[in-house]
Amino acid sequence: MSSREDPRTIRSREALHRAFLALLESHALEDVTIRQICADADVHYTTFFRHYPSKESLLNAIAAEQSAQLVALSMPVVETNDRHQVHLTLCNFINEHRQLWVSLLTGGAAGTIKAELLRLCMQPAVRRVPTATSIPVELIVISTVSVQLEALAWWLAQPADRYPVQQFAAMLDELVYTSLK
Amino acid sequence: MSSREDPRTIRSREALHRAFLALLESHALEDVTIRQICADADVHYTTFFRHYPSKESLLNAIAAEQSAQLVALSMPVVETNDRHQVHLTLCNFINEHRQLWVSLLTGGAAGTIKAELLRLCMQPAVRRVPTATSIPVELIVISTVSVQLEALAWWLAQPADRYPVQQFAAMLDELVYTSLK
DNA sequence: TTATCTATGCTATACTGTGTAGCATAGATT
DNA sequence: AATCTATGCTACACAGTATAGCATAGATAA
Repeated sequence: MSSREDPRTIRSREALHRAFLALLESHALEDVTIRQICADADVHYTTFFRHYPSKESLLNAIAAEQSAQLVALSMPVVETNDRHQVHLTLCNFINEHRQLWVSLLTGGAAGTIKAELLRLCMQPAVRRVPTATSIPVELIVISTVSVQLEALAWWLAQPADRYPVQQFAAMLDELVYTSLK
Repeated sequence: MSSREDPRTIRSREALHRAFLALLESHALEDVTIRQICADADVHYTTFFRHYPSKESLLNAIAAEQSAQLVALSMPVVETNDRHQVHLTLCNFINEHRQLWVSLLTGGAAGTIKAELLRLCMQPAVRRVPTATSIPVELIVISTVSVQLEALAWWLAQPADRYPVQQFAAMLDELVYTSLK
């Protein structure tokens, strides 16, 4: 027996991922058809359903993958309690995968990303956030993640060299000041 | 000649609005079909297209209508510079049309509502917001509106009597503290 | 009331996208 | 070389969108 996946499977999935993300750069999620993804990926239409039951399922796979990477990178920095470093780490990661995150945050996948990040952040946050305010932790997490994602989406919509990473990270510091106290 | 609209036209549109909002209370936007809206509204399928070219167009009409009402109600209060009163006004209005706004904010119409509110708030905000920070006004408006809508959506998802209007408005005060300074 | 206008109802039709079934084949594993 | 399996291919069923043409019921104005 072998635990490695069949190279053909890997090839098909990667082709679908690439084609889907490329399409999301210029089309809204609901306008991207499975047929088009398959055509661009040079993978047969019926093969798509052998990997994913729907378009959303493919999107969720991509979003979960990227969210997990982002959270894994941020959590150790969060432990240092240095919010500026957290935002710097965050923004650098996003900036280094700019095209991908433009697709994820402005191409119609924003809702999926937000849901996944909320899921990943909720448990650690409940442990960490002190109950200094009367606001439920859940609401604080939702607000914080939402502002960060909205701001990131705005940033990515600006010309690439308009606001350097350092400068935008500082804006994030100010925007989420209250929430994280 | 008569400037009033044909009663049959009004009747059809109102029936479509009602049916659509009712469906959004229990179904995601993409799962609500034009056929179903028409069936529930007791309006013929083809008649739908005589009023709206698409489902999104109907949603936009409803969202624009409600957003305009909300902004018209809030703006005078904003002029008083009393943020707590603004949030109180906001929350009371939403609470009085609870079912409708549950549909609009949690039923898949949230994106449309946000876009419409941003459009309505951007110009007045550019006039009002002092440039005390290095953050572009546009980003401040986006962040503020987003947090408010996210928080409202969260509030509406809680049991109706869990957080009274007063209490939740106070949470909003705290959540947007920095943004509005 | 009568005549006119028009919004709606109804049927038929074209088109597009989703999703499945069955079989042949090319590529991977052993 | 023999076996396994992921993919390609064809065909088909189904659902939702959208338009065209005609008949009719309801609204407006004389």
